Amino acid sequence: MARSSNQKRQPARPAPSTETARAILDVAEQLAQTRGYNGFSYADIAAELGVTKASLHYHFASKAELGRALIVRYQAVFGAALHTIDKQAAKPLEKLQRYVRLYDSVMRNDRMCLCGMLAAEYATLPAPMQEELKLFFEMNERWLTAALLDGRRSGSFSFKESANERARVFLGALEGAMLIARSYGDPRRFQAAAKSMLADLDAGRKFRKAGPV
Amino acid sequence: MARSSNQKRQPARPAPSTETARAILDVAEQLAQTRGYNGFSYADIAAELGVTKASLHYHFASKAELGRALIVRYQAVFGAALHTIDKQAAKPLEKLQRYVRLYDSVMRNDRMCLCGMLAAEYATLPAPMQEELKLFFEMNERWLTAALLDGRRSGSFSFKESANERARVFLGALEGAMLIARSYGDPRRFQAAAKSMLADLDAGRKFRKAGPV
DNA sequence: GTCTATAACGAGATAGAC
DNA sequence: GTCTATCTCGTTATAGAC
Repeated sequence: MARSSNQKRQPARPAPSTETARAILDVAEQLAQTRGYNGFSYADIAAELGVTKASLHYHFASKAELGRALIVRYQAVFGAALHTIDKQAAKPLEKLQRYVRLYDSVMRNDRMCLCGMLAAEYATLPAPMQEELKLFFEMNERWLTAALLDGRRSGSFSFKESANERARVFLGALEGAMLIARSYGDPRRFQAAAKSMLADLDAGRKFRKAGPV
Repeated sequence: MARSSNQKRQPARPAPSTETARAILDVAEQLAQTRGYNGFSYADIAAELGVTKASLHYHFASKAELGRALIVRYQAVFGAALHTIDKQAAKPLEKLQRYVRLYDSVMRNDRMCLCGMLAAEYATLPAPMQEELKLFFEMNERWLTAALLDGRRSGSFSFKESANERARVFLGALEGAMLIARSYGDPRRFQAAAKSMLADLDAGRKFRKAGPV
């Protein structure tokens, strides 16, 4: 949508990112997030888009390539969202709340985090997908670590482990909560878990055990 | 091993649980825990056991049936372990520590919790497996809820949500930590996360912020 | 209870016409 | 860029001999 404004002519080469490629990725992403990488096929995508399997191979020669593109795009979108949070949110608590909301909106679409899903299938994934997957988690860890450090420095968060360890716990807890909530088709399970994880960070929690009495 | 002591004769019927069936389940379980339900086939099991695919079908007519048997047995074994903990451990903290150790031993075998794995594939599972899966989580939730209530009553645990909500957070955090730790082939990631979750329950944490100074 | 053989289907992938 | 047609392989599952 952005990017195709100035050079309408000369598509020249198949190129990485056409309109059709985007549509394919959209469908594949939805399938991967609900059924897993091993749970969908080119036939599923083709049926949804009303094209043939062969034409999908024009855009993504192999399923491994498609899978890799899926993670790369997902990480880019997620990374942009984190950047937006950094620009718009000042307070660490607000940052984490908005971070949680990213996951929550995924859940509300009856999906699982793409990378949480793929993590389960890790052993069966092509090597390039495995590598991209780890990069996604590392990006999340880095961002969370920074937000947690910020919060502890400013006195709003309290935790005993290193910020990096806490970031891992936090990320894992969100992924696990999504995983299980999805089995019950109940996003509120995720929301409640996220709320608890945020509350555990609250540095002021010990001073207002039952509210201002 | 236990159970076959008194009636060596009259196998009579294919019966549910023969020695071979157990061997099949063992292999299938390992595969399901590492590759997922959609990530292994009868051919994999047959190759590992040195038999043919056809003979597997004698014991488990369909893969759905095998999958269901997998969860049923897993839950039975897990449930027995929880019962053992209840008998041997008095203190709530010790109970949870031993609960964590159950998961940790799974991780050390380079596996993921069977049911956490299947939860990711939930949408693609046959209905009977979906039902058994939920029963597994509910058993865990009930047991954790009881242990958490016990710990809060006796003053060793402190948390603000309901015990049931805390149980869900705890279970989800362990599953999520396993999920991600496995992508890094690093059980220590799980151990650190579990340690953090346990520490967050510690009612005495606010009184010894940096140890006895 | 295990085997051989095979059915029936779906997967990922390619060749080549349009 | 999309199509038809086809290939090859792996999948679950069954029939029937031993």
